[in-house]
Amino acid sequence: MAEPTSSADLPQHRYDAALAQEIEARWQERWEAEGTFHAPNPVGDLADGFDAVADRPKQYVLDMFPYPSGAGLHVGHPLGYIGTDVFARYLRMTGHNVVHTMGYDSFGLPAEQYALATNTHPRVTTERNIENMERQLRRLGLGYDRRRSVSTTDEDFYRWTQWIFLQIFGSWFDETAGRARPVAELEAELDAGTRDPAAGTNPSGKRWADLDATERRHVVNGHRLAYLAEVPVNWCPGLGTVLANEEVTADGRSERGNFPVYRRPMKQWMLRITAYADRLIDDLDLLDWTEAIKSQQRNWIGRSTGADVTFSTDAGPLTVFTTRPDTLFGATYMVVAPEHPLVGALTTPEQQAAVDEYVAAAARRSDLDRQSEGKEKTGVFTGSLATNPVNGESIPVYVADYVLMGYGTGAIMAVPAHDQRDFDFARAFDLRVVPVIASPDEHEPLEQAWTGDGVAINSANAEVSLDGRSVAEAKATIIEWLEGKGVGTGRVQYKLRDWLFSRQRYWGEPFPIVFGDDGEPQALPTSELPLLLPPMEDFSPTTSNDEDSEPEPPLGRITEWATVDLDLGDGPQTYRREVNTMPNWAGSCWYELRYLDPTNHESFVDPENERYWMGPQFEGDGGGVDLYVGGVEHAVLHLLYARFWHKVLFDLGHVSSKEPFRRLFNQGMIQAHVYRDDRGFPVPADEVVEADGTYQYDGKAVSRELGKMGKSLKNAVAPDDMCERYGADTLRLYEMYGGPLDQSRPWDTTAVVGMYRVLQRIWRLFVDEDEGTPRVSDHQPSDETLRTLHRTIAAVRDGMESLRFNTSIARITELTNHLTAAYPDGGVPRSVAEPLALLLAPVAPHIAEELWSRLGNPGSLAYQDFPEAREDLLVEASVELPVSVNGKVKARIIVEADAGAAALEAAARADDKVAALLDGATVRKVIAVPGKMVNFVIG
RNA sequence: GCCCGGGUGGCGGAAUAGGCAGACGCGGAGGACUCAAAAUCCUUUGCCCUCACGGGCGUGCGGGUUCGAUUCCCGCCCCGGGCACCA
Repeated sequence: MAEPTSSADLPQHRYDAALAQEIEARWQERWEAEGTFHAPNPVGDLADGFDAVADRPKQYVLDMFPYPSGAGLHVGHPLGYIGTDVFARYLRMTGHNVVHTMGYDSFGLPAEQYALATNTHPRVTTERNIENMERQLRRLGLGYDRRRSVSTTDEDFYRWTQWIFLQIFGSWFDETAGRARPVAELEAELDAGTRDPAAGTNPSGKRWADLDATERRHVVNGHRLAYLAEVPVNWCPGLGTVLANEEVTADGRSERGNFPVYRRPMKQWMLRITAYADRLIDDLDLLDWTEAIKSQQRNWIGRSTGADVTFSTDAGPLTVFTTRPDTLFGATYMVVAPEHPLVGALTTPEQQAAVDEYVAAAARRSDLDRQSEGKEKTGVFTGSLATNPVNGESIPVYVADYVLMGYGTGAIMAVPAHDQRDFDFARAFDLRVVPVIASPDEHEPLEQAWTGDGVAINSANAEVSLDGRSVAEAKATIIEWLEGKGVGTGRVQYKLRDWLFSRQRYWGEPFPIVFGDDGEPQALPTSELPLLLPPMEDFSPTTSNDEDSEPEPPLGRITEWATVDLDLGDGPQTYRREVNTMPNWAGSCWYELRYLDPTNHESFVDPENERYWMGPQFEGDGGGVDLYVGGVEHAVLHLLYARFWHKVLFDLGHVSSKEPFRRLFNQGMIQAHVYRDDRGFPVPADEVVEADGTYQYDGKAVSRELGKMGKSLKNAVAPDDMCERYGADTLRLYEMYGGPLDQSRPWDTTAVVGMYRVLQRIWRLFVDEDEGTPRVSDHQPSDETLRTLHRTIAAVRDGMESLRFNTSIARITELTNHLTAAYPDGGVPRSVAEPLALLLAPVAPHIAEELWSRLGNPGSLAYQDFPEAREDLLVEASVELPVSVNGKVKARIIVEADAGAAALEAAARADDKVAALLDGATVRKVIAVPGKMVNFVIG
């Protein structure tokens, strides 16, 4: 493909790459100088000019902010950014007060790893990377309110991240109220004796009034939404840090870096996200998100409703969780996980050796191994029997690794007739299978478990009978009976675990927490915020490939920082600082709130500004950002965490919105061809040539597949290059033209020229290429041109509203082609040219501004009214309609647009071709739909 | 295995309260301009048969409903993504 050139024999005023770049740079400077995209707040530092827009509807349009990568942007990155910019520009032109900006998620592993790789301090690399990305984004003409831009590593930003953490630390979840409340209220209720410590928070078991100060602190700490706990965590020696469940892949490796992850008990900071499990599921109903993302969140939270049932054994009561209490009469054996605390007590002397060996073998194998060995059922009989509470039957208790300690109670009742896993195990160990749900499967013995619906059978004792009842009825009946007997209780179980929130890395927010002599964590006073991340020369984490290594937070190496003298109300003391840091998700949990009030020094956001931009808009609305665009990869990470933090802030009265992101839109990916040589290594994509349907690099054939775009695959295309070859407007147009925003599309550099030509044609309608003089006229447009214009306006608006910018661009192109043909010698009426420039403005803002100004309009068009279609021009006087015979189109007729059925039929019969076909045939039926078609059924 | 998406020309994609399939762009072919090329512009381009006129076939596959199905219903196939021994 040849480069566009601007050699001397070309028209002096053609819209070429050089001219495009000149126009773009000029308008970008002007937008910035004039503060074109500044959106006023109701109150505070950014309130200037609010009165003028106070009566407009507001819109908050947001992108998932990037982490400042050192690699720079490729053309895939800005797809979503361009999309939101187009939409935001359209909203401004349709009378909205629009807030739209961009920031940087600059703490965390990726930034730190880049710094380590380049042997530079992350502060330096982060700032350098941000600068480069800003430059690249600025060149695309994205209309941001730059006053609002924040980076999560700004001291003034993470000061408030720490403040919000203290809010979380300072609250507990009141189960009765179903919401978080300040810990001070908990203490007051404990003091007043109106509340007892929650289960598991008071190890001494003494009355609150009898506890000493340290014991009380321990009890209260056990209630907090942020708490320290010794629990099995994901230890990743390769990264030198622990990770959240959400950061570990299904095959037990770190999402970042692909290092092995080991389950190990460690004392770490946890956030009590499980308290919000129900609300995180139920409030999905408030959100305009795709079903795909909602179901991923539901799946991750994993709510299942069932019952705890207690079986008696010689080793004591054994409690199981089941979602099918209706099948209790079919329980023929039990299984406990190898890690279950009762394993030892249940094991009889004869079975001791076999059980020990099995448990030891299970312990040696990681979760990964257990899974990779497929679903072959293994296990060992403990020698003990348990008594089924519903029928008194004695059933054997096994140890087997298909039961996981981490879910439910780590023990199950096995109903092989109605659970496939239990069925498989029963087959392997020759255990009884007792059907208790009628199934259509008549095989005897059963071939597989029946897990479908049906009525209960064989399910009665002296006091209760489930027989004949449906699954749902039987569940309710048996739970009631179990509860009455005190051997079971209805319960809801979740897969979601609390969020492991501490990391043993340097580049993150320090915890505003200190420890006194009693070892209990205490909050740093908010007056001490921000607690700055101390500078370090050697900030590298302690990594290893030893599973048994210990986490060593880098901040612990700065002894002068790790202790501090404070007076927290008990007189001056020396305290030990928390030396872990927060995970990279912390900043992104609330950045959308800071954009709204970035310079506020009194609070993280003024409530009035939050209410205006994010508050509920109608009855039953949960509020939130009006449009949030980002990749689907954050379905259960950022999007779940941010919802959780937002709900805590809502409960504490800091925000008026229940949800942070009302509407979520997942943009697709830009894919690119990857070319590989015969060894499978990628070769530079831009040096591959196509010949006779095969692809060659350096004279040798290479394979081609569609994949991600990136440096490692040698197929990255930089937006800077496209701006130089065609200009930013062409790039924007091309990216938006590839298809609906939520769809992935392959990048094709050769196709970019199509949009370049469209812009050149539009330019030529306005400007004489040779002289640079205006070509528009003051003539009246023809009726046809006027109708074409208004049909275009209606269609462009439609595409904008539905985020299908590709259709808007297609219709603008159609209008352009029409005008080129209708006015071959120039003279497009100004009354058509002006709306055309405005229609173009959201997608190609620079050239649109330039044309608008060349039409003699002063100032930017950013707030001009978007053209409106005149209804009367959308209906045609006459229309061409198809006439079909037996469903096959045979002719076309032109009739009045409002012609009735009878007139249609008459016109169709009058057509020569139709008449010939109908001649001599029996017309059985005539369907004439006004405005649509006519069909003759003959035969 | 379960849950979400999605299958339309050589390519990206338009069009569905059921009514002219393939808008618009790329690519291909032909032409204008040029000494020549590039750039730009114009014409043409779903597939098959035919010199042509014209005809046949076409929205993953097989059925169904209907005057009429890319669109609605039933049953499959394929591709992409997520979850997965979660009791």
